[in-house]
Amino acid sequence: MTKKPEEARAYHHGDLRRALILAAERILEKDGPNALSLRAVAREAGVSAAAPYHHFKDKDELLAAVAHQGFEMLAEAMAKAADQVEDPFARVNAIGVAYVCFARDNRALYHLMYDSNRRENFRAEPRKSGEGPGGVTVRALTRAAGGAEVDPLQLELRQVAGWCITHGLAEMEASREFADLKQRLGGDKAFYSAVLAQLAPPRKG
Amino acid sequence: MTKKPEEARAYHHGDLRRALILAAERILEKDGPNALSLRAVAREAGVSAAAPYHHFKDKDELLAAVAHQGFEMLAEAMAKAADQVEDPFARVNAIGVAYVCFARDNRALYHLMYDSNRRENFRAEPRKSGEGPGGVTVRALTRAAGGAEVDPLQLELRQVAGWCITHGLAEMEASREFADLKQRLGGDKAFYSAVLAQLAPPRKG
DNA sequence: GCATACATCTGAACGGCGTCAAGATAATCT
DNA sequence: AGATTATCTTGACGCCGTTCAGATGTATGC
Repeated sequence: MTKKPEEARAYHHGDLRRALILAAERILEKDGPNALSLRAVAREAGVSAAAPYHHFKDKDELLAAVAHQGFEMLAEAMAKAADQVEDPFARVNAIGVAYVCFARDNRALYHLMYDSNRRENFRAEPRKSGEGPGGVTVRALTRAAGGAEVDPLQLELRQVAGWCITHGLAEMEASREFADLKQRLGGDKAFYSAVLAQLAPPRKG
Repeated sequence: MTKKPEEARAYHHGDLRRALILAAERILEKDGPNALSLRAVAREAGVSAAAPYHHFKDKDELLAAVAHQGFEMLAEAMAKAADQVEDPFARVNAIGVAYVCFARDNRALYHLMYDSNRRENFRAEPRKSGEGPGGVTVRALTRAAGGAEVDPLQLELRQVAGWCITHGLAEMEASREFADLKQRLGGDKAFYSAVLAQLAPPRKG
C-alpha cells in the first residue's frame, strides 16, 4: 500500500501526530485538564507511552500544538462574527462577544491556550501578526476609529484596552457573581456586549 | 517546654502550617511554579513528605492557603494606593494601577492565586465580599460615580468592566508587544494608567 | 528484488510525584 | 502517672514524564 498523497504522511499508524492532538482535545473536553497526561493521550490514541516522543519533543510541545489549533478555531470564529456585521463600531463589539463565547464554549481549551501562550512554548510557527485573533481585532478597531482624525497613541491604547477587557471578561465570564446580571440583561451575549460597550469610544483630535 | 502563647500552637515543629506556606512562597519565587511540588515544599520546610497532610487535606488546599495569603497582600496594596489619592476618579485609576503592579511584582503568586480561584478550591474562609480586592474596587468605583444620578445598571456594568480590564491587563502586562508603548509613555505605571483610563466614564441619567 | 537506511513504534526502566496506612514520638488532659 | 490526642516518619502504591535499546514496518539505492 502506497501513501495517500492528499493526507499527511502515514507510516505505521496513519498521521499519529494529528491523532494525538485530537485525542488530547477529546480528553480535555471529557475529563478536564487534570486528566490530560501524556500517557493518557497515548492511551486514548491506542499507542504506547513513548510513541508521542517521535512527534513532539515533550509534553509541552504537544500542548502547544493543541493550543495552536485552538487559536485557529478562535480566529475563525471571530472572523465569521465580524463578517455578519456592517457597522464598524458594532463589528468590534461582535468580535469581542465571539471571543468570549469561544472561551465559554471551550473553557478547558481556552485556558490551555492561554497557559501555553504564557509559558511561551509556542514552538510552532511564529505567529504572523496579521492572522491570529489579535490581527482580526486590531483591523476592526482601526476601521471603527474611521477616517476621523484620531490620535494614533490613543488608538493604540484603545486597542490594548479592548484586548484587555475582552480577555478579562473571557476569564471571568463563568463567575457566579455575574449570573444575576446576565439574567437581567436577557442572556450571556447581551451581558458580554454590554460589558464590552463600557470601553470609551476613541477620542477624536 | 510549654507553648508560647503569643505564637500559634507549636507541637513538634512549631507551627508547621505557616512554615509550609512560607516555604511554598519561597520556592515559587525562587524556582518557579513548575518546581512547586508538595514534596519540595516539605523538603524546604525540613520535614517528611507526608507531614503536610496533617495540616492540609491535599496539595490543592495548601496552594489555596498560599493564594489566600496572596489575596490579602493584594488587598492591602490596593487599599494603600487608594488612601494616597483624594480625587475619587483618580483613586479608581490608582487602585487599578496598584493591582497590575502587584501582578507584575508577584507574577508566579498572582497566577497561582488566579488558578486556585478558578478551580474554586478556596476552601479557606468564604470571602466576605467587603474585604477582598473586589470590595476595595467596588467601593471606590461607587464613590467615583458620585452623587450624580447614575443608572444603577450602568454602574454595575462599569464595575464589571473595570474588573475585567484590570485583570486582563494584569495577565498581559508582561507581553513584549507592550514594551514599546511602555517606553513611549515613560514607564510601566503610566502605561497601566493610560490603558485603564480607556474605560468610559459612567453615563449619568 | 533485494539489501540497506531510515522513520516509527514498543517494552522496560528511572526518578519524581501525590497520597495513604501503620507506627513512633511528643504534647495535653485528667 | 497514665491515657489520649496531635504530630511527624517510614515505607509503600500507582501514576507521571522521559529515556533508551531494540523490534517492526516503510522507502530508497542498486
